[in-house]
Amino acid sequence: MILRKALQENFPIISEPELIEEIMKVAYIHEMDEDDILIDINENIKNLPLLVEGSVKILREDENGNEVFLYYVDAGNTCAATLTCCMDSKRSNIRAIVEEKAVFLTIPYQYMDIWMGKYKSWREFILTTYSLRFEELLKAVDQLAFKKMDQRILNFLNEKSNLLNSKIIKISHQQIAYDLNTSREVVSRILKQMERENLVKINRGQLELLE
DNA sequence: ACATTAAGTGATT
DNA sequence: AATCACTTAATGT
Repeated sequence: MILRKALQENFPIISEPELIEEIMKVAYIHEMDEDDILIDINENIKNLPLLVEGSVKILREDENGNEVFLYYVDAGNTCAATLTCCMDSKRSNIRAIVEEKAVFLTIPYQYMDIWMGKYKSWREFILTTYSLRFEELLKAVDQLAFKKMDQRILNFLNEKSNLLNSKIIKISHQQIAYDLNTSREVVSRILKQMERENLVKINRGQLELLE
């Protein structure tokens, strides 16, 4: 089936045939469009999503509704923050917004625990995901704590460019400001400066990264 | 042509 | 680096 193929191609680490059979039995396939909210803050997590296509933006929010971008999750991955919640069916502490039209498998949370004991490759998958996402998180912390806004913007654009496989990024200054939790004017000024340094080309609602 | 939305800018804190 | 107030430019209807 298509489902089985998607799983094997994107999650080769999950290798045990019996485990794959079990996943086939209990997983559902879902599809979401750009800007759809896959997981919201405080949402009760009852399923673990495994991304097989597209990408998702993970962000954190403070009590005033200020958002900060944390990292992207793309095909073949899942979000560690969600994993944590799934393990004992807690509420989500992050928000996940679809960046590029996403297709994913969802696995009911009850199986997380059972499979941990039963399948070696599942255990490996979970542990690898944890360490991978932890690294991502550290990178995000470094950015927030130690980098100036111009570097944060440049970094943000580079990550996005990598993810989309394109030097052209369709985004408004305002949206960047939301993601980095700063003001639109600051973004505009920094981008203008970057344009003078020939790092980017600015067009309305769109940026092009230059070499 | 007009309204709407994105981007640029100077002044102030 | 943030906020305000205002201008200018691009785009949609």
